[in-house]
Amino acid sequence: MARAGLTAERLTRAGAELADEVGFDQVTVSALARRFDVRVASLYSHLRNSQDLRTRIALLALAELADRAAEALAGRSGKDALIAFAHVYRDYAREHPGRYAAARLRLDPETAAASAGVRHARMTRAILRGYDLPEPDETHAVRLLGSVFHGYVSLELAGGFDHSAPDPAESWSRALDALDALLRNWPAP
Amino acid sequence: MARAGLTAERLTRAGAELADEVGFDQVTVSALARRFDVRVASLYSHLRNSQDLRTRIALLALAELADRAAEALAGRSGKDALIAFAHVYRDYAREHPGRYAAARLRLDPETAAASAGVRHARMTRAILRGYDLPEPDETHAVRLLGSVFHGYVSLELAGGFDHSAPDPAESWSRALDALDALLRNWPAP
DNA sequence: GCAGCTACCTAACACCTTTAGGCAAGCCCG
DNA sequence: CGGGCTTGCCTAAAGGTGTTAGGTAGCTGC
Repeated sequence: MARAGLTAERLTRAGAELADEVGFDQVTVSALARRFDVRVASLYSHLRNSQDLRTRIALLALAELADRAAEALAGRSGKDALIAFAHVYRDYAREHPGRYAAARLRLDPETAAASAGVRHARMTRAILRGYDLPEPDETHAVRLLGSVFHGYVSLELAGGFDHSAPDPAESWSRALDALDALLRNWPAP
Repeated sequence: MARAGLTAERLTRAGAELADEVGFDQVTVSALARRFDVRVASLYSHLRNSQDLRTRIALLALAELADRAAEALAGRSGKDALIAFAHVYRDYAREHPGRYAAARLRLDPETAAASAGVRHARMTRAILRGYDLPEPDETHAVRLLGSVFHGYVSLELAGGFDHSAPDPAESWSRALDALDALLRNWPAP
């Protein structure tokens, strides 16, 4: 009986691939076991339970996304940074819809605090520093940016823009122009 | 053996309540049967399957939300209309998180076309008419508004703003001010 | 008051999750 | 090089959900 060489890491990566192929909520311990040609119970030496699997995939996705974003931000500022950052989100979600859905999983506070989510927050603030907003407006703007990014990507992925012209890529680009203009002329309370 | 008086409507309404209590993805045919103190199989005379149940809840939520929005829009225009519309979304999502999640369910094209989703789209366009954008900018703006509304509400509901000041209600209000300012000074391509 | 419809039932099967306990593969040491 | 130990993967079993097939009893209408 040859050993399959399972580890939590390999399972997590395979789970992420599975998520991209069939959707995050179709990721199941059983499907993962099938993929490794192994009995279901065998995975429970490496994963506490199926929620644990989902959390690991979420953390993987958050980290990948933060890595890409950090790379895109390097050497950029102002509108350049804003647009590069935004494209990372949209491109990642389109390339890896399952992982992107995983990244939206609600994590318990300690897990979230230890996740790459905090890097995302820091990067968003870094971009806004180029626009020179006073606190607490910067926080309001952080939330607005996060909303637009997540909202747009999630509506597009859900097929919300499917049967209407124009190309979603164009609306995306115009939305980013608009956000840039808005941040440069941020209205007083 | 007394009859329970099941109908698709009653099941859908109870399913919506269940969704608000335990989360939309915990809505299960079994849980619904327990709630009516009836065997699971009995529901299959009224619902095709569990996907059918979820779809019905989604359609109910979309209709309720559209009704509320229509009421809020009556007699308003411009920034007033924008703000009233936005508050309907956020309030509904906070009152009925399960229903709101249901409203985000991906529907097949025919179902979507027959749903209250088209009323939402028409109302969004009606609000924008107050800002006098040329096509295709109006479409870009429709998508941006939808993204902000859905994105903000969904981040807030997911707990994204939980452990940071200031009050999410204030950021929401400032985001709407910002959107209004943006629409009044919509940047040329 | 009976016939028929149909609302709800039992039974059965398939699939997913999770735990308990067993066997043997492969490493570690003498 | 061989025996012991760890542990990776197994079988077995129990509980939950989804779904279908076919039966029985309550309500409706004549």
